[in-house]
Amino acid sequence: MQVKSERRSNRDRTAATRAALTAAARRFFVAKSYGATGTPEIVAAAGVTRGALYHHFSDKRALFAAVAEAEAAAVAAGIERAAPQGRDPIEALIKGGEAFLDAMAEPGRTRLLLLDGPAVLGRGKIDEIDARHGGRTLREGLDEAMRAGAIRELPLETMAGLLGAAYDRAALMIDGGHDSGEVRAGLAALIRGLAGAR
Amino acid sequence: MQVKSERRSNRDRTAATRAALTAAARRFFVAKSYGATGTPEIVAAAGVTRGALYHHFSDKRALFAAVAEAEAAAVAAGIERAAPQGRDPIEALIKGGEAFLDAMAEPGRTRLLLLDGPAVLGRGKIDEIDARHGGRTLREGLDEAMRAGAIRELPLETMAGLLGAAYDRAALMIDGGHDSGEVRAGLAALIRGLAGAR
DNA sequence: CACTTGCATGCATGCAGCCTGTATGTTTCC
DNA sequence: GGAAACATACAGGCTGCATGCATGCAAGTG
Repeated sequence: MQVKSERRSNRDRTAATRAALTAAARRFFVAKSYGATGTPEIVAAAGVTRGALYHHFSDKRALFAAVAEAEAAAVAAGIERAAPQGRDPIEALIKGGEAFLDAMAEPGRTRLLLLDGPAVLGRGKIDEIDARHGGRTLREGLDEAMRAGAIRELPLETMAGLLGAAYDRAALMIDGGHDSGEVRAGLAALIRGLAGAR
Repeated sequence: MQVKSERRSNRDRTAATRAALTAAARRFFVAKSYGATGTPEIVAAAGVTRGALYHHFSDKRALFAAVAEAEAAAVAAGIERAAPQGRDPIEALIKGGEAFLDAMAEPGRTRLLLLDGPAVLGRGKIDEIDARHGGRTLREGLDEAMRAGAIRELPLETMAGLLGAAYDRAALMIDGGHDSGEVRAGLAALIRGLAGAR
C-alpha cells in the first residue's frame, strides 16, 4: 500500500504554490500592513516554506507586487463588468466611477492599492499598474467625453490623474466610514462641473 | 585651563538632541524611504546613540511622526505666508492651491507626507495632521466660498477631502516631472467648475 | 547662602528575538 | 540525466528593551 502520491505536473505545482502564497500574503498584508507582516507567517499560512517563496518571488516586494497586480486586475474587471456604455458620455463617466467605488469596497483593496502600494512599490510602479487596469477606464471615458465635446478640452493625462486621485480618496473615505452617498454626489459635482465650465 | 565643559541645561540638551535626530532622520527617510532606513544610520548621522533615540521617541514610527508633523507645519506656514485673501473667494481658493503646490515643491515633502506618511502612520493619523495644518486652509477657503455663494453648496468635509486629494496628486505629479502649468490649470478648472454648476 | 544629598533626566551599552536574503541540499518531474 | 520545485541551514542586520552611568536639579540643612 502506498500513500496517495499526489502526483502533479510542474505547471500545476507552480500555479498552486503561487496561488497559496499570494492568497496568504494578501490576508496578512490587509490585516497587518506590508511592513508588519513577516515572510515566516505568510509561508506558514500557505503551507510551504520560505524556500518556496524565494523560489517563486525574487523578493518580499515582488510578492506584494503580485498581490497588488491581481487586486488591480480584479478592480478593473469589476468596472468592466458594470460598464454601461450609455449614450451620454458624462453619465457614463459617473457610472464608471460608481463601479470603481463598488469594486474598491471589497475589504482590503484600499489598503493594498492606495496606502501600502504607493509606499512599497513607489508612485511610478503603482501608476503603471493602474494605467493598465482601473485608471485606463477613467482615461478612456474622459477622452471620449472630450472628443464628444461634452466636457471642456483639457490635457487628458493630467485630468485623468487629478480625477483619479479624487476617486481614490473617495474610496478611502468610504472605507473610513464616510457617507457613501455624499462622496458620490461630490464626485458627480466635480465631473459635471467640467462639463459646464467655459 | 579646563576643557570647555559644554555645560547645558537639560532643556537645551533635549531640544538639541531631538533636533539632530529629526533632521538626520528626515534626510534618510527622504533619500531611502522609511522602510529602508535603519535607526543605526540615523543615530550615527545625528552623532548620538540608539539609546538617545529610544529615550526621546517611543518608536521608530514616533520619530517618523515627529518628522511628518514638522513637515506639515512647514507646508502650512508656507501657505499662510503667501495667503492673498483677495476679494474673490474663488480666486483666493486657487491662489491658496498654488501656494500649497509651491510649498510641496520642497524636496522630500511629497515622499514624507503623501507616500510614506499614509502607509506608516495610517490614513487616520495623517488626516488628523493634515486637518491641523495644510488641509485646514483648503477647508476654510471652501467654506468661505460656499457661504459667499460663489460655489455650489456641497458637504464641506467631503469636498475638502476630494479636492485635497486632487491637490496632493498634483504635487506628486509635478514632483514626478509632469508639467506644472498643465497641472495647475487642471486644478483651476476643477474649482471653477464647482462655481458654474447648477 | 554655600553645600550636600537624593532623585529624575539624558544618554550609552549590551542583549534577546526576529526577519530577510542567500547558499546549499533533496526530491519530484520530464 | 538534467532541470525545476522545494526544504533546510546560515549570516548579517535591525528593532526594542533592560541595565548602567553621568549629569542637571531641587530641596533641605547647617
